[in-house]
Amino acid sequence: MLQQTPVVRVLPVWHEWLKRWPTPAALAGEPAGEAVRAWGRLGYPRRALRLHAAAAAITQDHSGKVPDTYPELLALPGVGGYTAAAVASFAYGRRETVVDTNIRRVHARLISGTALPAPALTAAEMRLAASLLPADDASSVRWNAAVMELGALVCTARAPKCAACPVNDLCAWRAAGEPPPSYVPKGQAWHGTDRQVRGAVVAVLRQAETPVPPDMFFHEPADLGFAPTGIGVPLAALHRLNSAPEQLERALTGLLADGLAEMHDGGYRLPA
DNA sequence: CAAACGTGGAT
DNA sequence: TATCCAAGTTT
Repeated sequence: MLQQTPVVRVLPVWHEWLKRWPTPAALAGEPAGEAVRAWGRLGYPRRALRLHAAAAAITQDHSGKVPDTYPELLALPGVGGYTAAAVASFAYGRRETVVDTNIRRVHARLISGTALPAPALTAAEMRLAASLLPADDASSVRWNAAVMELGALVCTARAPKCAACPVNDLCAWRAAGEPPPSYVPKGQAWHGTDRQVRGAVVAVLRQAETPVPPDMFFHEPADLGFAPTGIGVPLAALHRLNSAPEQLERALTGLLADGLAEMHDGGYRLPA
């Protein structure tokens, strides 16, 4: 849930999930579509699908217990290098090199003297992080948490609180006079994109109690006699985007291909 | 390896 | 109002 998503937005959903599904087996025992529904508006709903798949793998291959080693974690759906290291470190106290966006930024400034880390995680960054990690298990866990928190709370992306930084006298970026970034991060376009349409379609499927016929995506909800309540709300939002039919088509086929939707009785629904 | 993949609070 | 960007992963 925390992948690319602020922790304050995750917390309420996370609590609901743990109340409803206290164990991996409990989650795996329900359809994947329920996971997507309970995901709500956290974004990147494929993560819900993968979390459900990970729960199934943990149930089947690990006796229902989340594995405690990096390679086993890495093998789970939706778990990449960062998440595998974070779980092994923070949940199990293992010595693993955790590198998230916060840690990358701290290292870029404090050690490398640049305003921003590289656009994508590099091997050099991993080597640097590994070289900084304390040797014993307990210290390594504390180090991972400390550097991550420093980045999240003090050495922030937008307006770093250098005056409040406990290591500002060691900062290479500060010593260099806080040089500006060497590149401009390219922001992701949103309005009018396939992603926006896809998100609106998933919002419809999340609300729907029965399979949604293609017509409902391709025609005005008002023309189909839908009141502006229930599924009419996300449906109206989708149509307000005024997307081209082929764009809608791409979204629907993409969702089918990704397993976020399936066809049933001639309509689209979340995987049941 | 670049590109795709959501969402909403903050600035 | 527009842009930024957040505990990344997969193809």
